[in-house]
Amino acid sequence: MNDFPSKINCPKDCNCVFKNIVNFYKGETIFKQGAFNSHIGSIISGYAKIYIEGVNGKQQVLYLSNNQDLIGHISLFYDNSSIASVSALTDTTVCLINHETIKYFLTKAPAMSSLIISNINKHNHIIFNRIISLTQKQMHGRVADTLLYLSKLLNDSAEIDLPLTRKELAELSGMTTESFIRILTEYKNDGIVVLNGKKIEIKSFPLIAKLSQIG
Amino acid sequence: MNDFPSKINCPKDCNCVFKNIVNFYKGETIFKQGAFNSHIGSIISGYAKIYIEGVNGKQQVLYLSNNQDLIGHISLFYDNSSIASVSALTDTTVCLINHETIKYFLTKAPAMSSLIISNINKHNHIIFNRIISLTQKQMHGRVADTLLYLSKLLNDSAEIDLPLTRKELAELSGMTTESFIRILTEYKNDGIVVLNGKKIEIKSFPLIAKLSQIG
DNA sequence: AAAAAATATTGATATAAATCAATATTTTTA
DNA sequence: TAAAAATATTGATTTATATCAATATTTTTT
Repeated sequence: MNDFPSKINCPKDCNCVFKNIVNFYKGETIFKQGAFNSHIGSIISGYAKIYIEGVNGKQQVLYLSNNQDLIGHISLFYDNSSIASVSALTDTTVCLINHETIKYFLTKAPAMSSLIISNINKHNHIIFNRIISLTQKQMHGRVADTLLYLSKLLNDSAEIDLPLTRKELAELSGMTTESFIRILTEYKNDGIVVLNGKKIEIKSFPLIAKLSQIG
Repeated sequence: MNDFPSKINCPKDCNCVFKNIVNFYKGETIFKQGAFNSHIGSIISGYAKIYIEGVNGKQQVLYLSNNQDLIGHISLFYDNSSIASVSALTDTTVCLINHETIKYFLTKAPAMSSLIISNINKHNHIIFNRIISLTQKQMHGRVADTLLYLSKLLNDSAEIDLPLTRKELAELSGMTTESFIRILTEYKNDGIVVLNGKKIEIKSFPLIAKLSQIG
């Protein structure tokens, strides 16, 4: 009982009693919006997308998560059903901890509350930027923002190589698949990006940044 | 030192050492996006709007807060500058508590962390609904959603009597002032609402709900 | 109470983006 | 490896919404 993890992100070799490591296959739903949920998760490996389901099932992707990020924490202490859905973009390993355990940890290690709160607020920061992009920018700016966001997620890599379909990229950008493709093709023709299947390589960060700024 | 508030929301007559009651006049900025911020607040009386500032200062109102709601907590433990702006819609009294005090409280009263987390998540729930409305619905649905949201904020009152300008209502709904007025006038002509200056009275909740649902 | 400023309203026009449709390409299944 | 299914791409058309412009009303200031 004295080997509780001091952080939420248990290392793979941690053998604490409460840890519950689960593997999800690509495409699997980890948390389902509206469904009962008694756990939060921390991503050990892989990528997940966090999205909300709206008018007749249409998805709005909010953000993506990878290593060490918390998932499913958005409904913690507020609602025992998930307020967003989370699914695995790649095969993903997650450490699940139930709400009761979290509560217990909070009494033992108050520092954990700042870990959770800062994680939620990190995501809120991302979401707020996305709201500005989605509500105040036109398609060219939104596509630029999506590319910048994905690049940043991958440690500012110029090469974006994620298993996201054009439909998902469009959902991230808040537009139809056709519109997203049109803009991306335009950027390709202008030499701003190089496309190769799902791989998108940013050739000019200054131009993409300018397009994001213009809106 | 033993009369710390057990909750963040100190009653008006509480005289704990850390409490810092501040009055804001209508229109005043309580927290400014991007500015250094070392406090969170709890609304004792009045109304505040929480908004993000985007492309050339254009505001996107996220939600409104009133009694007992936390404000400024969105950047807690993540960033020492505010990630959203908060301003007073009416004369508003706020109890301010600095981050260091919050940290101290968290060690003394771990229950406070669930208070903060649940408050953040309550707001996230509202924000997610707003994102769906803003990104997936057309103007008629968005105006309906704004009316439903405001009604709910006022304990499901049919009479919405808030000092919000048409511009602010439009910002809440993610459209231009002109568009918002056009739709609202349409709803007035159809007998769905009765308008009287800033006062909006909902005459048919079923119709408004239907309009929200259709999108 | 008059003047000035801010806010609200209505109309005409332009345009960004969705929709519909057809075809091409890639991925999965048999 | 062929067939089927899913995904991606391009084009033509429609429509929702912003923009521009003028006027009306309300609120604030003098």
